[in-house]
Amino acid sequence: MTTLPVTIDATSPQASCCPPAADAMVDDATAQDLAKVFKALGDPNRVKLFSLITASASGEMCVCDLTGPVGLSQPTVSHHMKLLVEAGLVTREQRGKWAYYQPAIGTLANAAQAFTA
Amino acid sequence: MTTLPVTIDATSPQASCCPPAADAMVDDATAQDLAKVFKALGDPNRVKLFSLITASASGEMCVCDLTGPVGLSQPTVSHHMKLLVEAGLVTREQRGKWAYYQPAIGTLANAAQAFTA
DNA sequence: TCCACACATTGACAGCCTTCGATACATCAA
DNA sequence: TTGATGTATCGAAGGCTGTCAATGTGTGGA
Repeated sequence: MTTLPVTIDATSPQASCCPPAADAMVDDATAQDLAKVFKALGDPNRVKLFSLITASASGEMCVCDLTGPVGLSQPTVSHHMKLLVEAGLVTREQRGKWAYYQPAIGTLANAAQAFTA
Repeated sequence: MTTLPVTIDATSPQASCCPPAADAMVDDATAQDLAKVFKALGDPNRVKLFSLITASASGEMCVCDLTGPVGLSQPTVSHHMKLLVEAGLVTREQRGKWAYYQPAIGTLANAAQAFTA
């Protein structure tokens, strides 16, 4: 599925109730990109993880400091962090044995502003 | 809603790799509220629906004008709109036969600012 | 009253997501 | 090299999600 290319596609089956409504809708690619960002924060545990990192005094955190507060296993936290990285909400930096995660706050702000622009 | 996240849960089981990291993490209820908002926009089709409504010239749209652009069946669109309403991203107003949806932009902005505050 | 229309709900199915234990990989110390 | 430690990956179980056809509900017109 997911065929609709872009096309505003003003094919209202029955144009009866509202004005033509030639609205601007985000295209498929944009919708998927935005959904990816929001989906990454669509899980309470990932919200906690992201808040931990953004509120970190040092500006970065490693996995070993994240498993405790959220109460999840290390593989699960690693999985969640991967999703946050893929969404562009955090960046990963390997330093020795540890993997440090830093917030990329602009990503969320930009995504949210996609609707108000 | 959106009570500023200020629950300090500094339960680091093993403080070995990083400084104590007395971070502020959002509490459970806040995390669930935020996740609910972001989860509602975690689907490409709901992103499209939300963008259609926010970009609407009249400031509101009915279901019959939404099914066409997203290419989904009427029950599916109705289902997605219900989720957006429950997340507080749009409001529903029944006027005669039609149900009009209006954007509540502040909800998304507030949710996004929960991390930068 | 009856019918047509706009929308919501239900039931069902396929696919995805969250989570864990087990395991593999990478780095550092001895 | 060997062992210990921090992370990532794999495989599986259970639950949740998106989608539709069919049906129900409420409104307005004839």
